[in-house]
Amino acid sequence: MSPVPGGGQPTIVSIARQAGVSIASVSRVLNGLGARRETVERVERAASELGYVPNAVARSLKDGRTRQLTFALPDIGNPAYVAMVRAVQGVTKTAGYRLLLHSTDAVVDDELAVLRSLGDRTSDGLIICPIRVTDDHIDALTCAAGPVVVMGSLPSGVPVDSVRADSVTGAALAVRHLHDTGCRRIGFINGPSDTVPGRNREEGYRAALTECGLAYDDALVVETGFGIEAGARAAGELLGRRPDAVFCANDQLALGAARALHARGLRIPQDVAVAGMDDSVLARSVWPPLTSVDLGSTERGRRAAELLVERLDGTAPIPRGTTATAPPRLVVRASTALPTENTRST
Amino acid sequence: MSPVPGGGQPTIVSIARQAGVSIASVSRVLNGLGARRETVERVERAASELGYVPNAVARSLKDGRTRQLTFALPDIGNPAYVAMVRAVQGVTKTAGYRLLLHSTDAVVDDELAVLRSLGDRTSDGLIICPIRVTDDHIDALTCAAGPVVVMGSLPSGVPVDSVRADSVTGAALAVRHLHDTGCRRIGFINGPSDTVPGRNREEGYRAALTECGLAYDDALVVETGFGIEAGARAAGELLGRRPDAVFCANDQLALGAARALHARGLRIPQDVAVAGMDDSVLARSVWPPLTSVDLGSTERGRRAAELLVERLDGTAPIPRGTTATAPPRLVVRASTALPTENTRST
DNA sequence: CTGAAAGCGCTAACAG
DNA sequence: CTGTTAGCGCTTTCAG
Repeated sequence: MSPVPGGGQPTIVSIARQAGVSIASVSRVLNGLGARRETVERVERAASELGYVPNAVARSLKDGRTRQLTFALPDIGNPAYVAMVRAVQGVTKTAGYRLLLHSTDAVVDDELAVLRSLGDRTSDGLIICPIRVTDDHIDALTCAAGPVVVMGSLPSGVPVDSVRADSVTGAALAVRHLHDTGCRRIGFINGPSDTVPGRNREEGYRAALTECGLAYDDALVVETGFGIEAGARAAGELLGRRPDAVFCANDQLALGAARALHARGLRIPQDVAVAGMDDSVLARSVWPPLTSVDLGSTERGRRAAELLVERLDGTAPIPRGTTATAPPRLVVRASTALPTENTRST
Repeated sequence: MSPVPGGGQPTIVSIARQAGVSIASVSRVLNGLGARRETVERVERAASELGYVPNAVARSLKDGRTRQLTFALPDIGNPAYVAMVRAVQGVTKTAGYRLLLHSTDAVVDDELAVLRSLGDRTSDGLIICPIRVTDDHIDALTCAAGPVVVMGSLPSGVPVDSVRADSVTGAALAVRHLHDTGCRRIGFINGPSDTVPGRNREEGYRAALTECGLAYDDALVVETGFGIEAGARAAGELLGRRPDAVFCANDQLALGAARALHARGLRIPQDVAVAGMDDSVLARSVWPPLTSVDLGSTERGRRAAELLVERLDGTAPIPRGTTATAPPRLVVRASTALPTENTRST
């Protein structure tokens, strides 16, 4: 309540003065090291009387660690990332780290800045989801000033830990499923093709098409952003080409597409089937529930956080450049399975 | 690339050595203070050769500020808070502060911990959204170790800045609108009534009912959580009571309720009208688009951040306990206006 | 214009 | 068991 004469917050000096002991004793008591019964009491009393809170900055300077971790993600509004945040948070909290969230909006310079900022010792480690991977990223990554885990695919050979989704396989899973349920004109709404996820999903789409004996038709593919409105607009364009299904590169796009279909009086899935990716909360929440490919957001978040924490604890000698890949899983819901086929879950 | 002999990151000492000047000169050059042309060059060259990044922790210890701000919110998955984060981020970024996001999950102890953690000097200020306000909150708030802005209502007399929504009025707006469009059995899905928002929304609901000459009917009111699934379950319960409208305390609840209605083959709004609150991205994105009450999430976020930054810059002498209130605004969409009435927006 | 030195709050040797 | 002291990296007087 009443801090030191001289204003400001109480420090170990104020406590030492008030308790009539040295600052070393204060430090020891506060850190639970040995001390005489009476010393302990006096220090603790003084500390609580003064409302002492240890200065984390000073402590960090001393021992070179902040007990803070940074998680840099492209879009805090995308439920897939929210799921990751939750998972990361769970691990870091348990491990005694605070989590610093940084929304980069997928701006390359912002991502690079975050990477470089590792050097300012504000946090002990970093998890980053770069949507695009430029040479600058690789450079910044290889000479990062602290441990980094990348969420996403990296060219092989880069000595950085990463946790990746297999969205090539995932996209193929969805397209194949659409084909299985009888769709033959499968439209594709993709995010920007200069992003890693965009590229991979297109690859999966094409591969599955080939596998199913369907021709790739430019007119059935729209490249746009990753947001809901982008999905609605793209679906609008696509509908002129009479697709019997629309596969979307994520659930936000799928949500937008579904709205566009509804608005035009088309039924899902009877007139047009819709599938998304990420299996985010959106997929479960809207009507009809959306078939989606679970790319393991939660698992990847957990894994990335664990990797980072292990690296920091420095216990297990993990090889540099460890890579984990989460297997995709198709979750079929009403937006693709026809009511008469009793194959859908939840 | 090649740090100091002795390992670790380069510091001003390494630079001083490499450039053959004193650490004071290094500091001056790096901070753009005057120095001889040659000194400047040598220091800058050394710094870039060594890949120097200033240690923010040391700087913080020196000048007592971190240039970091904390935003503690109850649920990072709720789009209304996402909107706030965006707004807060915009302001803090411009003002040169980094933003530390902390998801409390509305756990009281977590909130109190955040409040107390202001004392550890990890961030220069705090914006906090307490869902419940206990006496402990008030205590912690009044003797916080740094500037705090509360998002939400506080008992009057607490000398803390706050930015609040007027959800009493907002809820009434929605209920009145439902009445205007002909609804007479208006159900209400509310969040926990021991929360401030929960209490206020109920108050608004009751007030509007009275005003419209409708009786309050216990059977038409369900109290639950604030999430999507809670909304779906609650709507399930409510439907047995044959409401002609459901007013939900937020958009997540409304989304869940809408799904439950669809699943039972009920049409929105022909069979049951649905209205939510927050006017979040969800309301615009689903089908049919949801009527919702904009409680000014974005504006409140911006305002709170501005207040905090002004307080920190210490320029304008803002009176302690400044309170701003964002006016609610009804946004009518297809989930309540009947197609024949051409009154809806977007 | 530049260097030496103090000090931010804390922890950890090292002596007593 | 306790006190003195050095030092984490940086900024900022204060002398030169």
